[in-house]
Amino acid sequence: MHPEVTESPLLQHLNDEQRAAVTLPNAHALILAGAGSGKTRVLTTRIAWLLSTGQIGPGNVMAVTFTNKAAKEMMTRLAAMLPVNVRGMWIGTFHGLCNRFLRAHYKLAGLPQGFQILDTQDQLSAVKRLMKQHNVDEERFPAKELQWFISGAKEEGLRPGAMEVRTEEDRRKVEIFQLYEEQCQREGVVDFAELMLRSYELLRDNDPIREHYRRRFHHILIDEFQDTNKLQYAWIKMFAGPGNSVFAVGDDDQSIYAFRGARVGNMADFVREFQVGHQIKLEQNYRSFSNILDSANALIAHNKTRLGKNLRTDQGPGEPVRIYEAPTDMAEAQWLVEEARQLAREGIPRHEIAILYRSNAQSRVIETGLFNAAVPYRVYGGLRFFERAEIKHALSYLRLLENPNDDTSFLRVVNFPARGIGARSVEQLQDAARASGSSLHDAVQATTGKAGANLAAFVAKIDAMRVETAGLTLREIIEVMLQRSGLIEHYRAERDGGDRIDNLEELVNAAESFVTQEGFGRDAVALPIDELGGTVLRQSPASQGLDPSLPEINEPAPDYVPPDAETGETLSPLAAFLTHAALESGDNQAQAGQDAVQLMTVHSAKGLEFDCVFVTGLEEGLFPSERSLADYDGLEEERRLMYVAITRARKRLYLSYSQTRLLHGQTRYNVRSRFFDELPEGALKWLTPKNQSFGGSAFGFGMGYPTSRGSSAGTSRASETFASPPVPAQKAEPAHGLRAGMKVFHAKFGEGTVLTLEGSGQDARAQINFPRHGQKWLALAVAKLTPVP
DNA sequence: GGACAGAGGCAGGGA
DNA sequence: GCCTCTGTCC
Repeated sequence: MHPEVTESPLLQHLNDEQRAAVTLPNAHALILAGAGSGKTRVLTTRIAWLLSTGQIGPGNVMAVTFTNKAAKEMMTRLAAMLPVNVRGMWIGTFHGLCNRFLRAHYKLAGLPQGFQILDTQDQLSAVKRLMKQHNVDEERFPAKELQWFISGAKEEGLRPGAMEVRTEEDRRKVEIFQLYEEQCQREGVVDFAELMLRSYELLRDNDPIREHYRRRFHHILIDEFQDTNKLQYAWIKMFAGPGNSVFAVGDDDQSIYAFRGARVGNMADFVREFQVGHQIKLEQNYRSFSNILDSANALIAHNKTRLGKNLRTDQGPGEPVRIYEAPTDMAEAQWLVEEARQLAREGIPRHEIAILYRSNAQSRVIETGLFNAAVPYRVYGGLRFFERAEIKHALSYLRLLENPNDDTSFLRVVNFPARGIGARSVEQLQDAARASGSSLHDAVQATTGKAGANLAAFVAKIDAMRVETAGLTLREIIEVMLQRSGLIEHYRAERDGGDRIDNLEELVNAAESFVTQEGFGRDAVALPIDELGGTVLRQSPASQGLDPSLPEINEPAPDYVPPDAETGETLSPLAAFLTHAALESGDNQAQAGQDAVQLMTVHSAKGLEFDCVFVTGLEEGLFPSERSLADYDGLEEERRLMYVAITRARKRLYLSYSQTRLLHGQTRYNVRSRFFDELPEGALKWLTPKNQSFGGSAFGFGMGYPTSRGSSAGTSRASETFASPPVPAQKAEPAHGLRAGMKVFHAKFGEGTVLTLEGSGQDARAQINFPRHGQKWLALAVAKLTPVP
């Protein structure tokens, strides 16, 4: 390697591991990047280094992420390092890049140029509609399950014809899958999985196209490789021709999406199938103090299936990891609200305080606590902007302007706002459409009577709107649609319609910024970058060894679509905006700007970091979750999830759990999570006394906690004054006198340990672990159990 | 067509 | 306990 290369300013602030990864030779590589080890930095610097050393041009790189956020961050950082037109580069999400690819080759892919994308909601309603039409028993085949079946199959790369059919049930499911595909094709729509699968198939089956892209992308970089599914991995392989290199970055310890098809095994497969010669571990952590890091390391070491990695830091031990046991979930919430307020008083910005939980249902009690204490907070998750009902309605009208044959959209708004078209009329229309093989829109003319008149009026309204909006700007189109559709009027009449109207107006803004910021309609202009050793962005296809007959797609704006090679036809701004709305579901609700405590699930915290982190509800059955305990992989995934949670914290980490919790309307008695026993005692500080192993309060229920309100007169924080919860412990001793963690004797099963208690009175039952007979649920009114001292 | 009541179900979530 | 879906009644 040339000395001037290693002295590049790009490499100055990298450690040895990072520098080694960034400057790897042109060959396949796997980078095992631990949490907080500068993964994004390595990815972006790698691209910048390849460009600045003149090895390749911006058109020769493809970088793939899972989220829009990650893609944007990569582009922003890269733009800060080099004067390069990042928008023209192939940096994006799997689905975003597939969309771009299919728009460029829509004819070969068998799609209309303006194909629209079904989001999860649209897909579910499409499946439901199909099921109704074909009289599928919803009891036997729940629509959600079929949706899951279809997406799952596609993510395995399977079409209906390739599915294994063993039972009558299988046969029926595959049949519906087939019908669903035909329906999508007829309506010119694709779901998320279809974007991937169709791109993959085109690359697989069309040699010239595949070779074109293989010659084009010398370097393929993949972020979060541990989260790729089977189809995504196969898709990557299509691009990886001889002479190309795949640079996969991932962390097997942070694989938490197996439940939705991610195959962490892709990492090992990649190493084997690509004969990866370069594996680099990034183990230097720049985020957390060592007490936090040691806890994470100790925990994850309990997993058996790992590639092996140990994070280290140069920072000192920092503060101990604080652990708090609460008598109830309410008390837990009270405690952490108080603690968070204290942190804020000490000058920690509220947005640097995160409260994490395993499942969304847990947020309610915490929200109540924060609300009552008037602490500003922000909850992540929930409905995104483009998923809101009023926005979906508006988008449906817009889709109908673009494509009258979009039956999903037609059905969504045919009677919204209400215009006298009931279910009966719609059914008749659907029958007519099926009989004539036409879309609902086209079938309307065949209808008669009063219902027919109403339907005709609706169609006429849509068609008139299409005429009226022809030639208007995107903004004007949306404004006309909002008025003519009656949506605004409808929500104005509704009592709580104010927010919805605000959102509809926000839609106009979203469209406006889409047009201006995304630069739609303007060809992205390539910047010659002479500073980069004479690298020129735009090279003629022939000079790059590319097939000149194929569309030139070197520098598209993110949503720029190349015009049809023959007709010059291109996507309308409206169609482009609708695609954007489907691929980028937008922010979820939040009072942005307000400095607020952050509430989210552990899953959504992945990739984020905070000064102070609370991980709450650390109880057996909740975290690790009950459903994960059935299989070994499940528990390991829960442990990885816990690992992700711990490694979010920079300075201060709190872990809390509660002896009882209201879940599904029932009080559950919980044992503290087994994960506590996997943490290094030396890094911990128990704010409440540590009980005997496997949970159960050594002090008994409601004891051991001073019932006097921890006097807030003193300046000492609640947690530092030994165990003084802000509310009195609830007297919740159940009548049967059992507690989780207690040892009991059963006449048949012998001695066992109480794991979980549920219900009360006659319904009370306990889950008990008998060493000889395994775990059993026993009805306490029936089972004769005697406590063992 | 809209309001209301009762039943059933309930992880994690990006595109 | 809460939300969603469905069915019923006016």
